[in-house]
Amino acid sequence: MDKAQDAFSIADLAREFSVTPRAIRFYEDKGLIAPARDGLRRIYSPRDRVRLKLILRGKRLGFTLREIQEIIDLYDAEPTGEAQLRRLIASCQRSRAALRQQLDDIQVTLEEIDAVESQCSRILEDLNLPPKAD
Amino acid sequence: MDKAQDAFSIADLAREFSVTPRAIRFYEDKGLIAPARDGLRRIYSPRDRVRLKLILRGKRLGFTLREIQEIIDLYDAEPTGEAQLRRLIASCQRSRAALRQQLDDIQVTLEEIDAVESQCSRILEDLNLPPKAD
DNA sequence: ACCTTCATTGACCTAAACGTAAAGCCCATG
DNA sequence: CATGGGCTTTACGTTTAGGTCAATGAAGGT
Repeated sequence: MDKAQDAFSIADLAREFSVTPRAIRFYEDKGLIAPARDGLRRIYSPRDRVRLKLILRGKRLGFTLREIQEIIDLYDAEPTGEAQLRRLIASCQRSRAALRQQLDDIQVTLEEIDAVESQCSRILEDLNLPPKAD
Repeated sequence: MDKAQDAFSIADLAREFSVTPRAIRFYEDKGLIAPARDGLRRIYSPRDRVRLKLILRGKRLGFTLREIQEIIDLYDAEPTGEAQLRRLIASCQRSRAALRQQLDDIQVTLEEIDAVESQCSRILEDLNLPPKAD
């Protein structure tokens, strides 16, 4: 008995990922996702769900929807020609460079935050331990 | 002879960080930076320069200007009261959580990109090595 | 038959982050 | 002196990412 569903309503996904249905429809408008339909209603497959997950991860990384679209298109491409392949590889390398830059930014920021926080902690201790020590 | 300048024009900083003067003024409008003035002209100190650097790093990390403002304000706070300190620490922890999430997102994405790329490379080799082998 | 709930489309609205003129100040230089 | 370069403000335009109605439809309960 697999618990895994194979169809989701828009509300399902909205709940699961804490976004509004409006946002999900908006992504569809922008061509980022294309669920099946039952009449008017959207029906999302597990693949669609993964796509949405990718979209949201892209957003957390600060990509625009257009960029995310390009990335997803790349993923899906199944590139045929050699030129295509080479372009895809080049694109991968660019993405990696950007992500490495972000990694670096994050690391630096984390260190600074650690510094601030431990500084705070020390001050707090100094305030509390020796209330009237001299 | 220290090469380090201690005053910069808006164009200096714009060049150095590859942003437009307009953008820098916009950050000032939003209260993110407050250079000195010589008459009308803005004069940026090394501290201002660091601030701008922080702003741009924040942007690369996908923060909004408002969020960046809050973060910078925290950095600058020199918090006095114990309550302030505790709130700052709490804020640090939230930031760290968000950054860790981003770290994770980036790592996953990097792995996926690596997979795509090496897949591409393999296909390319298959295309080139055995042009008519049987 | 009626009501409620959920989903859909369409229209308009908003905030963020600038871009893009337009017009003026200040100063050096031919 | 007037011209050019760099900086300034003011103001309006643009793009992105949705929010917020409003009207409509289809499904299910009583």
